[in-house]
Amino acid sequence: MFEFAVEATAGAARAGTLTLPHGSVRTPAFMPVGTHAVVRGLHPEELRRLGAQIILANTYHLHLRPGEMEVRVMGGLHRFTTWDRPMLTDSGGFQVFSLEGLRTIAEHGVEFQSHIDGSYHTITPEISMEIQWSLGADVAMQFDHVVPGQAPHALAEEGMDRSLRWLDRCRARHAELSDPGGLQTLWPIVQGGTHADLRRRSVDGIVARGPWTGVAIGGLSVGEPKPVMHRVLEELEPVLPREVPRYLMGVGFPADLLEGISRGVDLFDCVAATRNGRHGTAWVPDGRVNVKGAALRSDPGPLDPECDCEACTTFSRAYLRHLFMAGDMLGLRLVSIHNVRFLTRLGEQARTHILDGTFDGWSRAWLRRHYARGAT
RNA sequence: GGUGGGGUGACCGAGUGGCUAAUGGUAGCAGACUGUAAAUCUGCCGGGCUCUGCCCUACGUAGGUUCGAAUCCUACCCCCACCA
Repeated sequence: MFEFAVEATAGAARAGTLTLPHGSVRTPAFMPVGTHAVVRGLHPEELRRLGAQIILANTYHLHLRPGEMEVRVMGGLHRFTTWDRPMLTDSGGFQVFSLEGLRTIAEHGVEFQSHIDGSYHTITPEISMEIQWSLGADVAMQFDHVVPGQAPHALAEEGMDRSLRWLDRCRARHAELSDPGGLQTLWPIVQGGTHADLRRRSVDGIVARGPWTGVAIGGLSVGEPKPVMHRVLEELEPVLPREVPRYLMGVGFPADLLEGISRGVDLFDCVAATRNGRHGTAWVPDGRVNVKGAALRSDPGPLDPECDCEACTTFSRAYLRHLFMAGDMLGLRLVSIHNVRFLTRLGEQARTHILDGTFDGWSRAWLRRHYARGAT
C-alpha cells in the first residue's frame, strides 16, 4: 500500500508505478479534476476509457455541497461516485488563493464566505483532515497557504512557513483519524513561491518531518512567468525525495506536462482540459484548435487525426463546431473528452519513451512541433 | 375603397429636433482560461483612411421646414389590423 517503484529514468524524467488502495497508477500521469465529485460532464466509464487512472475531488467544495457527512453516509467518494480507481482530494488550500476576497487567513485557519449562500465556514488544518477522512480518497493533501506567483519574498515566506506549521497539525490529526495501515495517506506540499531559498527551506522542512508516501509542489502556475516555473522545478528536482512520486499541483497544459516530466515530475492535475473543453479550445499536436472558429465551418476532418478518443474517431470538426454553435452539451462533453484523452495519452507516450530510452529526443521534437504554431 | 397602426444597421428592438454611426438583446468574429465561484469572461461588430483623429454612406422612397432631422411637414411605396 502507498508504494512507489521507479522503473526507468531518462535524465530527471521517471517512469514508475504508484500503488494505492484502489489500484495502481502508472506514471507520469495526468489526473483529471473532479472538484464537485464529478469530472465536469464526464461519466466514470468514459474516464476509464480515456485512460484516467486517478481523479481529484475538492475538500472545500464538497464540504459546502453536499457536505462530507452526506458523502460518508453514502459510503465515501468511491461508492458515491462509482469511480472505483484511486482518488485524491485537494485540501482547500488552493481556495485560499483562488477565493481571495471571500476569505480571511489566520494562524488558526481560514474563514471562507460561501459563494453559494454567503454563510461562513472555517477550514483549519484539522478540519481539512477530518473532511478528507470522511470523503475517503486514497490520498489526502495537507491544508496549505497558497500565495500568488508574483508574491514578494516576505509574503511567500509567510505562506511557506505557515504551510509547514499547518503540515504538523495535518499530520497529527490525520494520524489520530487513521487506522494503522489505513486506507488513506497524507501528502505534504512544497511552497515558497518563486524564491529559491524559500523553496529549499520548504523541502528541508518537509523531508525532516518525513517519511512521506508522496510529495507535492504547490504554488506554481499561479501567475508567475513560465520560465520561472521551470527554474523552480529545476531547483527542486535534486533536493526532492526520489523514492516517492512528485506531484505538480494544478499543472497543466500539454507542454507543461512535458516540461514538468523532463524536470522530474510524476503526477499532474489541471482543470484546463475540461474547462477549455467546455469553452471550445481543443489541444492538438500542432497547438490548439478553436472549435468555435469559422475555419471549421465545413471541415470534414477529425479534431485531431492522431487521437483515439471518441470525439476524434467519430465526428467531424464541422459537427463539433455546430454542437458549440447550437449550444448543445454534447459539444462541451466531446471536447472535454478529447482534451482529457490528449493529456492522459501524453502521459502514456512519455512513459513509453522513458521506458525505451527515447524520451529526450521525442519530447524535444514534440515540444518544437507544439510550440511552432504559438501554443502555450 | 375607408380608418387606424407601422416601416431603424444580419435579425429582434429602443430612440420621437442637436449629447446619434444610432441604447439593448440575438446572431457573427477574435481572444482569455493551469490544485474549477467558469457550458464562463473580455474585446470587435456600416465602409474607408495618412486611424488617440478624419472622411463617406445610413434609420422605406422623394422632396420640404430648420443653423441642425431617424425624430417635424408633404407626397408616394410597402406591411399589419379592423371596417366595407
